[in-house]
Amino acid sequence: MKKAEDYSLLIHLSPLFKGISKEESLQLFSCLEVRHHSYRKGNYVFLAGQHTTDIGLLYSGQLDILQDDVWGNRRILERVTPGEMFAAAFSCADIERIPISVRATQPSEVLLFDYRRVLTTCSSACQFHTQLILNMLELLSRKSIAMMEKIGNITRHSTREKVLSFLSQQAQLRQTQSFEISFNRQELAEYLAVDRSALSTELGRLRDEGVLRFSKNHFELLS
Amino acid sequence: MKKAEDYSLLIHLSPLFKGISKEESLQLFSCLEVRHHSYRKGNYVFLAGQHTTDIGLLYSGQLDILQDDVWGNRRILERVTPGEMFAAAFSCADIERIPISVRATQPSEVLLFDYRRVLTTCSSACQFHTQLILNMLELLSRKSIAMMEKIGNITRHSTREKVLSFLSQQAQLRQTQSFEISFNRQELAEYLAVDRSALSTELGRLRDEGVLRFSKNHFELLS
DNA sequence: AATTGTCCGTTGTTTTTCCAACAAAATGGC
DNA sequence: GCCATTTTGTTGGAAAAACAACGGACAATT
Repeated sequence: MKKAEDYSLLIHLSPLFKGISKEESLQLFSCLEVRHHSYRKGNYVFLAGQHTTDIGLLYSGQLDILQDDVWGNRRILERVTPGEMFAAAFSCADIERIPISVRATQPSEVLLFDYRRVLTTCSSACQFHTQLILNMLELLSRKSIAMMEKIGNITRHSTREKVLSFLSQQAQLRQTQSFEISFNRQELAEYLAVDRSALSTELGRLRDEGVLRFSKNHFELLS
Repeated sequence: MKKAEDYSLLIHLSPLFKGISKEESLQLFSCLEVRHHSYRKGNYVFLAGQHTTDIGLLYSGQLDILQDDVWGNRRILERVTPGEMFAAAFSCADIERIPISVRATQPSEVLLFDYRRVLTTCSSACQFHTQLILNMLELLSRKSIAMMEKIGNITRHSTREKVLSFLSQQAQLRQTQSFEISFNRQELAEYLAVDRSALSTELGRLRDEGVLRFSKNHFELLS
């Protein structure tokens, strides 16, 4: 088990600790009773069906949020990178059994703490508690908005509409018509819930029509 | 402008005030500086592009959360019914311009209050502030989870998979194989992003195969 | 009883997507 | 450089969905 002092990197990295100084966070760590866990590649942080009141914070490595349907198909809902919070929504919603699993895709170090410790102001009345709650609300809200935008992208009938919706959203997000996306073709196809080859075909068609230019992960929208 | 006393119905109705007594909520209302607004059918509570730090609470009537894309197509993201909170994610995420509009589909009465007043514990140090924050977190989280499940339903390739995914999710939610859904066919088709007639056809096919029974909004899954 | 409007199912045609297989291009060691 | 692997583009046939149009059932209204 590491000491709180060792997590100074995380404190700078994670938006969860925005506005909280290194000194304050030391107190915060003990106040929240943060626990440290290590996972090997393939091991599970949480299993679907279990109960938890914990919020997770990834220190190093990589995690996948997995959703299993009734027929046993598995889907990657989200990929967690260091500094990111995860599983907060399930704990805060106070549900009995979580509908997702969290698995380490790389050797990972994870911090866990009870969400009730976040919400109950501690006896020492640390001021940064309020800041932490504010940060948590902000992160949860941002995830919510991102999902909303994803729904906006995939709730379309044709591949063409989906890909154009996604690309114009990216352009608006980055305030430029020329940008890189973080997906490769296969991942983009999965994100938009279309066939990869159909996506390639449609991209080629849009290029031929002069709607856009692209090479690899770089895209450029032409008015 | 109504007085706080008049909102006792809302206080019972809305999960936002869970665990807060009528007496406490009177104090809370003034503490939050709650404002009351009325909207005619078709009028807007919020317009896409504007900035706000307000959280809304629908007292009576009905609101639609609308999303416009670059081509001017409009889509209903969500339908708000009395007692429900809305627009919280946008305020909490502290974004400059909200990506959605909120429109009254019926004559509606709405309460608005600044989210910063929720998060900053007031000078009178009312205890129910903590409860309110907890409730808000819970509601936001539940919406997040609902969206996650919607994404699970529509990120499928075939109409059959979409409708089965949706129905088995409903069954699991209500803990019974026999239940009513809140959508009519057209709305369900929009929710699943498929053609209405294709949906009807697929439902008929599933009925013929003995997978399920249905009439109007009542569905029954057969093992 | 007639009318209007809404919701739902059905059918046939057109269009699009999926699928499988392959080729070209890029990538990453060694 | 060279080979193995991954990623991307392309194509043709099979399958599925969208689309449009119609008719029946039902409820509310006159």
